[in-house]
Amino acid sequence: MTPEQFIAKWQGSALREDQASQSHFNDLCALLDEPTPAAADPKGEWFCFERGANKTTGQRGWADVWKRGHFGWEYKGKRKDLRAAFVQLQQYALALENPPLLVVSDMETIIIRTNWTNAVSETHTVTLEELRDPRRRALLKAVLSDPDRLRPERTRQAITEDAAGKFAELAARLRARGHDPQLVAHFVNRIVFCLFADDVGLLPAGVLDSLLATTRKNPARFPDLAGRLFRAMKDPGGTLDFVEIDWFNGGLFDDDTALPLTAQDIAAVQEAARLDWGEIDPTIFGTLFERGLDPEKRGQLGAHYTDREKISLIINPVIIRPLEREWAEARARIEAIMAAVPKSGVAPAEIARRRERARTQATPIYRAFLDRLRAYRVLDPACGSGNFLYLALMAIKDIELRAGLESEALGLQRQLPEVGPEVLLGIELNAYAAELARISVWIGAIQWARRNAMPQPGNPILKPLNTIECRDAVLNPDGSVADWPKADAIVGNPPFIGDKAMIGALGEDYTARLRKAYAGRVPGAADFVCYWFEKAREQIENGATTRAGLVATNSIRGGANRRVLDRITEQGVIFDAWSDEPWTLDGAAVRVSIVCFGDGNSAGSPSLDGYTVTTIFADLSAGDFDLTTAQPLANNRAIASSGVTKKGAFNIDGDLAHAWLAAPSNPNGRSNAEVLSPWYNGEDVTGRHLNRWIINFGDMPETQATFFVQPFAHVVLHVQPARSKSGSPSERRHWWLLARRAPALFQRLDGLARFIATPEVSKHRVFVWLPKAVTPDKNLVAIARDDDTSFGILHSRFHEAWALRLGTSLEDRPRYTPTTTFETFAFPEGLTPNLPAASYAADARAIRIADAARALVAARDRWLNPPEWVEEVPDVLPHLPPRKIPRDAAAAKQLKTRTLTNLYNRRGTGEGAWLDALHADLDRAVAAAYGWPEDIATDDALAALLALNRARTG
DNA sequence: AATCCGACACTGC
DNA sequence: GCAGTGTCGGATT
Repeated sequence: MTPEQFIAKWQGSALREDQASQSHFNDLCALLDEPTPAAADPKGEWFCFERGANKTTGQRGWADVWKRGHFGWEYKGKRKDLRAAFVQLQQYALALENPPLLVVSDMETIIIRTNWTNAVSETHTVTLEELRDPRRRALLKAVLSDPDRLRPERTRQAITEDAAGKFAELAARLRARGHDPQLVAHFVNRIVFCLFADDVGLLPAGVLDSLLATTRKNPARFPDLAGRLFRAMKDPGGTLDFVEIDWFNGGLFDDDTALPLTAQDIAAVQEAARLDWGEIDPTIFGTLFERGLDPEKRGQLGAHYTDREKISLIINPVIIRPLEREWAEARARIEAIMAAVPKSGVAPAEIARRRERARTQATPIYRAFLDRLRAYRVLDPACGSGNFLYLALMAIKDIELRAGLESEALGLQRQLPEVGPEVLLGIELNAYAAELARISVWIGAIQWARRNAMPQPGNPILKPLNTIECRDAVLNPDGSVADWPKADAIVGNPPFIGDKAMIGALGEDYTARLRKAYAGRVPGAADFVCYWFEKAREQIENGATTRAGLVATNSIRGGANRRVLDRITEQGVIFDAWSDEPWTLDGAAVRVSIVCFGDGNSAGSPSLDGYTVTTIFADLSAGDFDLTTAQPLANNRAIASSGVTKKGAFNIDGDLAHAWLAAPSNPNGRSNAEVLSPWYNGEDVTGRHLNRWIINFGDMPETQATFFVQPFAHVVLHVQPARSKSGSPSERRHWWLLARRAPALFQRLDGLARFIATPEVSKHRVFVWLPKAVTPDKNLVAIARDDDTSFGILHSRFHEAWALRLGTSLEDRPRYTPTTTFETFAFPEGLTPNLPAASYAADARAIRIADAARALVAARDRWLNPPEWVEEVPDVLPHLPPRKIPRDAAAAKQLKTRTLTNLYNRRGTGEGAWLDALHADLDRAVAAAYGWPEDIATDDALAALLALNRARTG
């Protein structure tokens, strides 16, 4: 069909909609060279006319034409109301699986509205005449076959950020003029809400425009005129210059102050008013806005922006899926009742009578589900600006609508949606954030109604949302544990404040009262976020809620924080979790865990990191064995410990140290060598040794220390000033001494020529030998063993895997902790670190491991310090390790990248193959020592190690 | 007196 | 500016 033929046929046509629509659409397919529904999908499953039509009930389809993932298309007779056709499509969009394009046509004009959830909506109109234009035909062809070409570039997020930015600037200017920040926030919020209300038609057309236009010319009148508008909105029956204004209750308009604005400010508001406020995403807006208002108070505002994806990871398993399961059950019962009505074989009157009876029987099931939804409560006890609550409300309303559509399709009478913001319960400490939450939720409810072409909320437009409370969620003013309201589900992202930061952030008094209130339930060393977990667990225990889903830092998997998860898994279950997810917000360096838990009655298998598992353990792992049950072993006690803690500038450069070593002996006749030693930190192990030394007077009294002239003078100059201000009396008093001198460690090292060290935090779990003369910093874990067998066992993949699972992390870098990773690790029988190395010197297993370990260390050392580049020079004193000196500047430059981290970064690549081979050798030797197959799978080895641990701890 | 943490804190490109 | 990768002092136990 040519465009001319098409135009000629449809220009003159006077056919009514139901007679002509299918033939119009088929002609259009022919014109655009696209297959018709009948040709493309004869079964009518994904591309068809009258989708959703039910011959039994006589129900009309949700759309005249539908193509899955493409469009819903509704015809109206010529020049009938096309808006009504849109309403029809919007109301059924959910049933049509949310097509990205909604199209209406009266056979002369075709109007296409884009309907992507994350993008702003755009409208394209194509008239019959325009079909001569190939570009317009291409547009229509895209509707049929490639809707993505119509996807608008502007996302809701972009316009929201734009809008938030404009108001952040305005707020900053108002604050700079000395207005109270809280007042500014409140005022700017009101303007924001007016812009939104204006755009969605809740304010009489033109009121806001003329207010802005008038006051721009005469800014002095702004406080008075804007105040009059705010007052009119606040009161029932309010008017402004004889125009009735709807009633906006709900706290936002309690205070009608309008701050004075300059002409420039008003121009900025006018400019902001041009944005499409109907498309504002309240979840982004609330937070961006909040942050823009007073960047210094960001932390205090509490609410950290949680992106939609993360919120979905909680809301889906905690709220949506359980409700959908409930609906599926109800629907199945309705379906069974309705299906029992005969379609033929009896008299039509009898069929109608039976259908009516079935309806009467089935309707209460649908109504009961609606009642359930209306009585449903979601609690966010750290709601901030309300992102979780907003999305929860949207989800529940979608479920309500879906239930309505599906009931209607089954032949029941659909009820209008009634679920509103009252299903949301919130607790938020910051008054301003709480108010933002209330507004976000209302904006969301209004947007939802518009999007689905449902009736807007009536007067008052904003109801007070007293269910979003402004108070402390974990501690009452009298020091008791705070109460939470009963709710079906608890969700949220509570504030993260590490134990050591709590006093600084919350105050000493508050912290003490909080810890006292939760004594025995939350350890003092736990993060602030843990109190929400414990409180939610208590709610579940008391039957005040059934499910909870909260965000925490990934540290919740270990240490003192894990105690709250231990308690949760003892009584209930973790049914959905994400153990370690990156956080997308800039400026917040953290990785998070998402934990959804309940009373254990939830259906289905748990899901961990998106995979179905049998049980989720308290460390957010799963599998056949629970490594959190591993206990410290007596054999491993008092071997591994961290090094010294300086708390002061006790470090000196190697050159200075050597100068002091070369100086004549001191007035007490003793050499500086007694108080100087090379100092190694994590960096010195994973990178190049930085040749730093440390002044260590051990436990010397001050008078004795003064005799070591240069070192003491250095400490007086560089350490004393800062130390004298220390919070610790003992550190103040003994200012010339290291704060933690690790006496037990040095005692253990006595008699050894070297020891094993590994950095507490590092990308790769590497172990190195350090000479006894070296003082390790506390960021190094020093292991008091000097035999190659112990070294080899520790550097095997088995200990590495064990340490990864049993240790914690700093973001995604593993952390080695002596108690949980070393002390729990079962060495092979007979090679345990409580035995003197000499006792297994003749053991063939030990010798094999030692040989492999020596080969590994030697090859590594040659790579780190190739003899061609490095010269080894004996140090001035015999107990000191030889110094490694680059032969020239070029070598020095090359050596910079010869670090253990860089070397282990090459593992698994061709360049690192030699290292892989040496490690594989070592691993086989260690596996053999345990009596395992040499190629044992890591998981099997972990299970065996746990079994050994259990056996040795009884 | 020892351990272990960081809505991190640096360095270095 | 942002990859890349481990410091350092504090607070609990």
